[in-house]
Amino acid sequence: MKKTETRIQKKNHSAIKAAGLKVFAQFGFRGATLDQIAAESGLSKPNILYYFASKEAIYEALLAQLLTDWLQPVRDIDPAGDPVEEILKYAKHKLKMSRLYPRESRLYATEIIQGAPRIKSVLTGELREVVENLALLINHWADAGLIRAMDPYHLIFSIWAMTQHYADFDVQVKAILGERDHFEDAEQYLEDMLRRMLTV
Amino acid sequence: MKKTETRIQKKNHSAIKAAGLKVFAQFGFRGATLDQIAAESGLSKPNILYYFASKEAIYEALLAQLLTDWLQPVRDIDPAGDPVEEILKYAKHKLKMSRLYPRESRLYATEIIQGAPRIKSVLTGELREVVENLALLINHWADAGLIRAMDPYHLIFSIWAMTQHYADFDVQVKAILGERDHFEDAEQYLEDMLRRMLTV
DNA sequence: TAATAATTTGACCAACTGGTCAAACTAACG
DNA sequence: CGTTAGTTTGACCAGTTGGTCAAATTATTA
Repeated sequence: MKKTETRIQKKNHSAIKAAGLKVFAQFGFRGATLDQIAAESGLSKPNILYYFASKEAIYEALLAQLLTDWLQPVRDIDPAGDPVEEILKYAKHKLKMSRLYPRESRLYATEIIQGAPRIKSVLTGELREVVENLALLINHWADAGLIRAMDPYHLIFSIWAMTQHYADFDVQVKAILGERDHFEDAEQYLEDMLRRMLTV
Repeated sequence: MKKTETRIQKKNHSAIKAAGLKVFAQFGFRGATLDQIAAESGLSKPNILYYFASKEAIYEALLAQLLTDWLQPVRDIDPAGDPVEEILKYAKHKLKMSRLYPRESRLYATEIIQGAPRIKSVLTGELREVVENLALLINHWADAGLIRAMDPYHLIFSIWAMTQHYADFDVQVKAILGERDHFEDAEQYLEDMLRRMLTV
């Protein structure tokens, strides 16, 4: 497709996406305004619409990027690896994403909470397929006696829920624990929980 | 205060709050419009503003109700009861709330994700205090050898995260598991997980 | 350097937003 | 029944919204 992105295009596309991420993650699609994105990115509103066809186009570009970034680590789980360590590795990776990219997590959360109007097909398509495969793998590991038998779907949900919680509910966590970094304790708790769940 | 609410007032106040809950939970405060709430409630826009001073007043009434409903069950945990059963009872109660009142959960989630601009003082005040007391109780139980020692705060977070996940991310859960009710499996998984975490 | 292509913007627009208000309507009550 | 208090609404308003466009400016390249 478009391989020839000029220096300026590259810079402005990413500036707009960065600003859009910030604004959309906080206010959701409808609550966000182009003026906010313009102010945040340092570009004028018409200039933003020179690079993206519409407000919706920015939002969708962000979501598309997000989905591929999130699905890949699930695919990277190694069926030949040690089951507990593979699952732990994935969970820790997710937790790290929450620490490093909380805005992405919140953007995704608002989209899902609003009923995922723009990505429902991805959820029932790619996501479902990827999760189904992981569930099969987990069941297979359990059958082989390598981990305890359990509902693989709710195991996956619990990992998602716990890791994303620290990004999405960051304000609440900090209101309770204070401002200092709490991700190390969270990782330790998560690891402890998963080991207890997974080992026979 | 105002004890004399007429029949019509009572009906319309609750109709507006019900409609507001639906709209705010989906679109957040900024994304929601009075016209949507009007359409949803069957009242005209000026009529809505006859019962609530502003859009914000509706939103705040909903949040206030929500916070009291959510804090009470934490307070109801009995220090004299069996530790595992008390925590399990609370977790199951929370999960039931997610099943019965998913919109309330989503409303709260959008508010927190947006930085909790209207309830931050409650988070650092009442919520923090209530959670602190629960954490002390959990530590006390652990010291008495009634449950395993662990980080009480992250235990609480994990319960919140897992239970609210089924309300907030309902669309995603259903995209993966299908439309049939999955709360029974979720409860079983949750109970299993908590028993493993809590028992020595 | 001149011409061409890419970028930026001020001015503008129609639709929508939260909110107002006087007037009309309806329920309640003596 | 008539009066009053409570309710409802159409018309309206100023500010904001996503988006357009021609013109101006800047970068690229022959």
